[in-house]
Amino acid sequence: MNAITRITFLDDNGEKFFGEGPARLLQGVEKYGSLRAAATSMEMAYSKALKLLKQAEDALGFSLTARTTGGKTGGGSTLTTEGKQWLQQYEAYRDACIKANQALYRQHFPKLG
Amino acid sequence: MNAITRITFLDDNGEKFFGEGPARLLQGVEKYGSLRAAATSMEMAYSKALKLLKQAEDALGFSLTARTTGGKTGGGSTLTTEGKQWLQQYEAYRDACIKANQALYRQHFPKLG
DNA sequence: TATCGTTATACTTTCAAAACTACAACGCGT
DNA sequence: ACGCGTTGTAGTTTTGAAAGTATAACGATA
Repeated sequence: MNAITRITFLDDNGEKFFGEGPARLLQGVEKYGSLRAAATSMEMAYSKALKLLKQAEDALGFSLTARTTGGKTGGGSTLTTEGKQWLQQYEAYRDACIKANQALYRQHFPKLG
Repeated sequence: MNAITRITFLDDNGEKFFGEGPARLLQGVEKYGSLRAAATSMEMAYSKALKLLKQAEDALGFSLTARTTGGKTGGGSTLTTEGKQWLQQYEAYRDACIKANQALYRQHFPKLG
């Protein structure tokens, strides 16, 4: 038995707009240079991926990705500078929470793992 | 904007078996002395409530509730001693995590709320 | 023994999120 | 001008979790 922590960001209306799914998506964009490839790699529908991204960008008020169409490669997507910063901030905060909560777990459930 | 923390307990097969839903259910049983009333009060189908409870009890290896049928009141459900203890442990751990993560939030996102 | 409201079981229905599909627009290179 | 593979949009279909339904068993009480 063990316990896991999930971090979710809410906008001012209490709507979820960022969490592990969008974060993985951004990591994929960084890796593949393509939103479609990022979505496919995590078995997410492209239409959902785009929706998530738009919601997140809408809530944050700035662009996480720069998406272009056309060109010899057909186009692609990259993280903006702000997108990279946001992703790093999220990962750092998430990791800090997970680490803190694991320590608390050992305190509250000493006899278990 | 703000961030929330959700704590979920997993069994040895990685299956979720306890979180905020089951916890509220136990609180309801404590309050109403009835699983059905507890489920209804949180707009959860009784069939789901019973399923959640069984899964949790199965994963933990002990009974959280004592459920009886018959009698003048038709029966009812109460928390076992172990059930009360588990609920208290869960709540204490959850609250500690939330508090710690809020502190971390202020550190990682100082310019926001 | 009849009543009551619960627990318990098994099944059907509902619903919303997610996947899927189809197609237009884009723009660089050939 | 045409092909390519992407982004973007709009719609349909799938799917699985949750709700809902029906019914049996229970047992103290009147």
